[in-house]
Amino acid sequence: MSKPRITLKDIATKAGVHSSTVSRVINPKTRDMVTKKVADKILSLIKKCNYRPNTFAQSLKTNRSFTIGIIVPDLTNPAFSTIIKGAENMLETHGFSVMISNTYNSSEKQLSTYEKFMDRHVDGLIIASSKIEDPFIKKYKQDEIPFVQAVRASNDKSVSSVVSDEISGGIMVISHLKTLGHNQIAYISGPQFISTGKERYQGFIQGMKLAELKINNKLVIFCNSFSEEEGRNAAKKLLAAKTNFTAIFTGNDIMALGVYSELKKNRIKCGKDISVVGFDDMPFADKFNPPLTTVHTPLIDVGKEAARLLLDKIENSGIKASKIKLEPDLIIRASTKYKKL
Amino acid sequence: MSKPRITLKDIATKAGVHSSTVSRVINPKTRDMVTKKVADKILSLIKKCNYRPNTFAQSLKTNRSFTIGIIVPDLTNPAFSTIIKGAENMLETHGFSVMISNTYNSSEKQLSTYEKFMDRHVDGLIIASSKIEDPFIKKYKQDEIPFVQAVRASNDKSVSSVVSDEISGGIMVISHLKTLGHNQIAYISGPQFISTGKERYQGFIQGMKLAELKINNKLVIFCNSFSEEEGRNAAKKLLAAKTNFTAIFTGNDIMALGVYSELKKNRIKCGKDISVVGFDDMPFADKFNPPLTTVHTPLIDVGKEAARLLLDKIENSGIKASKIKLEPDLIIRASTKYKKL
DNA sequence: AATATTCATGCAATCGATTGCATTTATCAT
DNA sequence: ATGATAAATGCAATCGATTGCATGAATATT
Repeated sequence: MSKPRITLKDIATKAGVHSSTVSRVINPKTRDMVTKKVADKILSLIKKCNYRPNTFAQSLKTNRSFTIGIIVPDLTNPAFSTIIKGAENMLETHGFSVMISNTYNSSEKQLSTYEKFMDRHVDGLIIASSKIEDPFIKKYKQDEIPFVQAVRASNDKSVSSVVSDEISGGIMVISHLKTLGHNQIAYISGPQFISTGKERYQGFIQGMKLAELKINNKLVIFCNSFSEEEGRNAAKKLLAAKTNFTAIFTGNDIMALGVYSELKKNRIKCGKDISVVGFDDMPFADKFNPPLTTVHTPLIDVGKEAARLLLDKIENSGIKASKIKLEPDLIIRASTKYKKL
Repeated sequence: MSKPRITLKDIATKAGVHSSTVSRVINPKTRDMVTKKVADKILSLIKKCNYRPNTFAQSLKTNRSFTIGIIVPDLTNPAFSTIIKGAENMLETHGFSVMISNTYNSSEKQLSTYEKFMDRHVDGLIIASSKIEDPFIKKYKQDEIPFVQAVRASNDKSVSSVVSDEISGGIMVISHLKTLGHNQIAYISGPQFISTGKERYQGFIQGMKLAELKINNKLVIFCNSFSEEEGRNAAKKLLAAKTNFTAIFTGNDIMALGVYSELKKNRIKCGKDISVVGFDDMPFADKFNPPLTTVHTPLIDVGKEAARLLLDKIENSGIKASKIKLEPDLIIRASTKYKKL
């Protein structure tokens, strides 16, 4: 509160030059407008006095904040913190700070978060909470704010995104299950208004087709959110339907956890009586009981690439949109076993 | 980039008043200096034009950023994201934005993070990465930046902190284990330079004393970090020592996970042959195999209270330091069972 | 050596708010 | 109605940088 901050002018006075000269020395791009001798003197003074520019003044003048906003549905979900980690590392090495906000899947929260970020003049946005038809995209475009979608994309061709190849993941899973002898496979799908929900479902369909297995629609349940509870309810429905099945493929790991708990409640041994597959390979998926067979989504890389794309966009505003699709892996653990005869 | 931003002056012109009047209307504290009629007119104009103040200009003038920095060791650890969640909610309702940074337990990263936050003129800091003897505290004080420690405290009486009562947690655990018939209890301790590591160890000691059990020092292993790997190594040492024990109490849940994996490798059934107890009750602790008996640290509340304390401090800089200690709970799950006879 | 050209630096306006002080206008007492 | 007091609003400096333009010094050209 009472610290007398050192300003550009202070340094200028000490160096016997004008503040504009100091300013030019500070900015690497204009540094060579200044004589080396003078520049060195100023540089050493800056270090000696531990001068740090006032970012508000800088931002006010330049209209750049060197801040990026990251919007996730829920920070507590380790899948999203992994994305953030990947993005943060990339951004920090480029001199950007990161602001994070949760939307809790609420549109109002998404809006208020967005407005907060705009008020803070973030230079760009990484959004991991998009819907397929996303009304916010219009807004982002109107406001001409650079943004990139991560993991969850929209069906708008003109927006950049970094996602995992969900369909290929689904195909791998079904092929794996078929190898184990399963042919009655249930699917618990995530929301169809979210790209991961929809694409993963398509992956299931294509996987079944490729494996020449028939889809029984009684064995396909759609959920409204990627939550444990929805997974549990879906499993309940599946069990109640009395249609036979030997494996359950779920839209993400959290939902698989719900399935686990419902199976347990019914004394059905997961991995023995019924095989279960998740999606994401979130942290701790290998610790569950049993360890969960799942599709590994390269979340760190999703974050990293999203950051890289965004930085490109910020540097070069005319750049065309790019859609990056990363390859997932199938991670086989104890939740899938040979079909019991 | 090309959007012509609406400024105070624009609103003032439209309203036919001076910009200072508009400024006063915007600030609730000065609002009643202005006639209600004029104020209403300005307010409606602000809404109509969707005017939003330029936070840089505001901050430049007032030297307040309405931003709080949160420093955690690792965002990927869901325990820390839970703290953040608690803090964020509290702070956002008070109009503050949050910047988050990871230190990865590195002093350099801690320093650079701190400097970044200072450059951004955060109004305060919540720090979840403190050591018991923390050289950074001197810095924070010199710079006169309000800060509060969360979960991990230092032994400096003059700094505010919000922690869980680690000792009481340890006592509960030992009492529980004794009830189950265990009297040869091993302890895998977190780092002694971190308050949670040290206090939890003290809790173990006191718990043993109260339970009138003898501590066998061969059964106490100290780790250098709260990591799975360290937990695994400690378990390995314990098993190698050939000293009998029937229960292992660990410094946190992640280390317990390491113990799980080492026991499994040795075909020792955790929860049956040996009881294991963790600390924190991090998200998913109930999903582990077996579900982990652990001390529930009220992480959301730690975050919330830390935020509240910090806000107080910011409002009222003369306020005295307070140390808040929240009560933990023992959560009994399947990893602890009666001692096998 | 005189002029043209380049290079380094200084000047001053500017970004968009805030706020103490001055001034104008409204209200009140007598 | 008139001067005194209070209330509302305007003025202008300020926060700390950036940057186009002007100026002066240094170097090059012939």
